[in-house]
Amino acid sequence: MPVTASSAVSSEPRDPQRIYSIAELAREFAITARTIRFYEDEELIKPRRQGLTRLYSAGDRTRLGWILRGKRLGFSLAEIKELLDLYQVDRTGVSQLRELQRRSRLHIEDLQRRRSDLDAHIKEFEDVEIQVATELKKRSAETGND
Amino acid sequence: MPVTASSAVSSEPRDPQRIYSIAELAREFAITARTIRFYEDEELIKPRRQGLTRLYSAGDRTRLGWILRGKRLGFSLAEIKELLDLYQVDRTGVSQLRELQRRSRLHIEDLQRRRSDLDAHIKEFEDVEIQVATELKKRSAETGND
DNA sequence: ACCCACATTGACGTTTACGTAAACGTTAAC
DNA sequence: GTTAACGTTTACGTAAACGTCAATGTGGGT
Repeated sequence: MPVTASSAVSSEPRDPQRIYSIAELAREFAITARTIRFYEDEELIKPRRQGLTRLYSAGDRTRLGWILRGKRLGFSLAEIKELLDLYQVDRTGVSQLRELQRRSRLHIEDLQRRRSDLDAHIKEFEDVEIQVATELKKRSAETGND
Repeated sequence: MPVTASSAVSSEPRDPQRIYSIAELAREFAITARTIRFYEDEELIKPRRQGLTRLYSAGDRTRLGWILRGKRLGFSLAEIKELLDLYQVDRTGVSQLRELQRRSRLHIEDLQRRRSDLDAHIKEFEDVEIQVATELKKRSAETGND
């Protein structure tokens, strides 16, 4: 996982009417068109079509950003699809609302566990930084005194 | 990714002399022996041997926990190996210390980016929770008034 | 002596997430 | 009119991370 990144929901004067070509989105998110088409095969995005050519809306773009953020967090495409579908769910029935609430809670718990893992990881590397810095100071002091 | 988990560095009266069988570690971390052997093939752990049988030390166990936490954070085994090697590096030379410091910083930055992603994700799902809760209250009020 | 649980090393199979190439159709530039 | 830049589908290839046999060995209980 290269660290190229690109904050998922970023920049640009957010024109909700704009449409994007596949190459445009690919450039912006630093992925290939193949990847975007693959996500469509997997039913993660469904752009409009003009003949065969795909046309992406601002919503599609946001959705794609969300997908990629999910990936950066280590979720599989199958999991991301599930989560995206959570949003799309028919919110009319009470039982469906309750289900959405339940799933949402479960997912938040999962995310919080990840956060603990992440914090622990960060802490460890910050310790390394401190120890190395200390050690380097000692060395430079010694060298200075020689 | 099932949410079974098991906090990587957990429980148990931490006897540093204890040795573990492969099946024991597999049970504790809820993975298969195959997985542990695979990690050895990939040079992520190097247990002692008694004849052919692998014997895992407390250190090996901790290391394994660390590996799995890395996986939960979405790192590839190759990346995890790199990070583990960071710890193992010969810390004698000043240039090596500087390199360790540099890599450490880069990695921390990566981790912090992940944290931003994670926080954004959590926030969104918390919003969903709130909206659903609000909607449910409205419904129950309406139903109550009918 | 036999079974059972556990260990080992190959080696091939599988899933995920794309890469890559072939073969083709528009539209615009030169 | 052909080259270039963009789009399409179909299809085979691949790297990562194991799963799943098969064949074999080993120590313990009955």
